[in-house]
Formats: sequence, structure tokens, C-alpha cells
Amino acid sequence: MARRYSAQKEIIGEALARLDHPTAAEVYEEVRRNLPQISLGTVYRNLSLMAEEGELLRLSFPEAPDRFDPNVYEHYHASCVCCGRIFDTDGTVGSGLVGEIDRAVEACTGVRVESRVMIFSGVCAACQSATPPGK
Amino acid sequence: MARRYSAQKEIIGEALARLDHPTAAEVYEEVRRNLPQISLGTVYRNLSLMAEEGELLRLSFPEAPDRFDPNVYEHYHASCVCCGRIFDTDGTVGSGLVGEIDRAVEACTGVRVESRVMIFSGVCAACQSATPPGK
DNA sequence: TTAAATAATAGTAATCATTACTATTATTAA
DNA sequence: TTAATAATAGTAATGATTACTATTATTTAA
Repeated sequence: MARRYSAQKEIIGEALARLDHPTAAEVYEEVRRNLPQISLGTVYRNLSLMAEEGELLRLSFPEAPDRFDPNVYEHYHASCVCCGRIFDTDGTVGSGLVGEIDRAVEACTGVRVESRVMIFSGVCAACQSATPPGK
Repeated sequence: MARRYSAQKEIIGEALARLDHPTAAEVYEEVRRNLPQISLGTVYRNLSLMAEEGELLRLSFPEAPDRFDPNVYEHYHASCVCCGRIFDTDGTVGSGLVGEIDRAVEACTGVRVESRVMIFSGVCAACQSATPPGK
């Protein structure tokens, strides 16, 4: 087995798996518990490298810091406006519907769609039951 | 007719109509031609106020400054990866398809979708003909 | 194995978009 | 016509992210 060059990179990857769609700052806080001398720059650099190499996804939300996701299959995200949690979609959204939207966009803009960013916002199941609609 | 309080705000609105999905900095440059002493802060403040009042849309793109759009009807955007231009969709995208996606997202995440950001990227018609597929 | 070459690090400075602040000027109202 | 209010220009501050730099760790090859 080849020697790993950087322990930091591996520990960052492990922290990412433990956290839920964290920001770089959240990864930094988590990694610091094992590696107190790590710098935020190292976290950013490794996260960016891993994103380039396809080992993780960098998610961009409006008016908010980027988040990182170790699930690299094609999926989308829905965030809860009450609790802030971020939920992953599964393959059912991508199958068919996204292609249909792409074609509709192409029909009216002329742009041959190659990729897309889709972010959904609303109220998650837990917050829905915490705040009943009658209230 | 009531006096307008701020000439700046009106001139910003006019610049917006003249430009194509501009950033705040681009609005600033345009407005400066008529109002050389205007400050970037005034442009930002008025654009933000107008967005709050529903007079325009603030568009957020990943890794890029926000852009502003005087078209306030519900529509989406496709940007060309070659020339950078941004194209508006018309009502055909929103009708039906978006509701279907919302329902699919709700089915697999539990989030009752209230709003969404969708940004499409690809090659526009002009750039497609400029760079024929055979090449 | 060890010395030169290479890669990664910690720490800090810089950047960029945006907002906040402040003293001043313009507008409105009494 | 003056006091109260709103908006401005200019500048400073903020927050996320990247860039830089001197140092340390790893690899390579003699």
C-alpha cells in the first residue's frame, strides 16, 4: 500500500463523513479536536482539492458560506427555513424530470443545458409537526 | 403627483432597464455617467431596497457577485459557459414541471417546498454556431 | 541511508462582495 | 424657516475565501 502523503487530508475526509453538510469552518472545528494545530487554510485547500478530484461536492447556497458533501452522486438539496437542516434528494428527482426541465429551458433560451444548480427551500417534516398548520 | 424623494433611486432603476442582468458594480458604472458623485453604497442600498419591495429580483450565482433583474415575474436563468451571457426563461418552464419537481423533492426529503433557486449552464445558440460540433 | 527535490503545512496577509457607520445634505412638515 | 426625517457620499468593517511565505514533512535516487 502506498504511503499517504498527508494525514490532514485523511482526517478532513473522516470529519466530513461525521458531519452533515458542513461549512469549511465547521470541518475546521471538528478536525481541530484531533489535530489542534491545523490551519483553516489547510482545510480549505484540501476541501478544494478533493472537490476538484471528484471526491466530494462543493455546494453553494445564496448568502451563505459553501458547504461540502461526501455524497458525489447526482442529487439536489432542500433546506428547512425553520431549523436550517439540509436534506438530500435521492435518484427519483433526477430521473426524467430534470431532463424535461433542461429541454424546456433549451426550448425557450437556446442554451444547450450541460449542468444546473437547484436548491429547494421549505419546511421539513419535523418542523411541520412542531408547528401545526392550525396554529 | 408626489415629489420623488430620491433622484438616485430613479436613475438606478433606469440604468437597470438599460443593462442586461447587471451586477451592482455594473449598475454603479452606468449610473456614474449621469451622476458622477454617486457612491457604490447608494447603489447597493437602493438595489436592496427595491428588491425588498418587489421592484426587482436579486439573483445569486455560485462564485460570482449577485446580479439584478427588473423582470419580477417568476422565471429562471440559463448562463452560457462560453460568452457569459444570461438568458431568461419564459412561463413555459414554470408551468407544471416545477410543481412536479417540488412534489418529487417533498416525497424524498419531507420538505414542503416553498421556493427554489434554479440556475442552468450550457452553451447558447450563438456560441453553438460559432463552435460547430464537428470541430 | 542520506542529500537534493518536491509537496504539504501553519500562519498570516490580501481580496472581493457586501454591509455598516458617520457626518453632511436634501426633503418634508409644522 | 425651522425642526424632524430621510437619503446621501465616503469610508470603515465584515466574512468567506484565496494567496503568500517561511518552515517542515515526504519522497527519490545516488
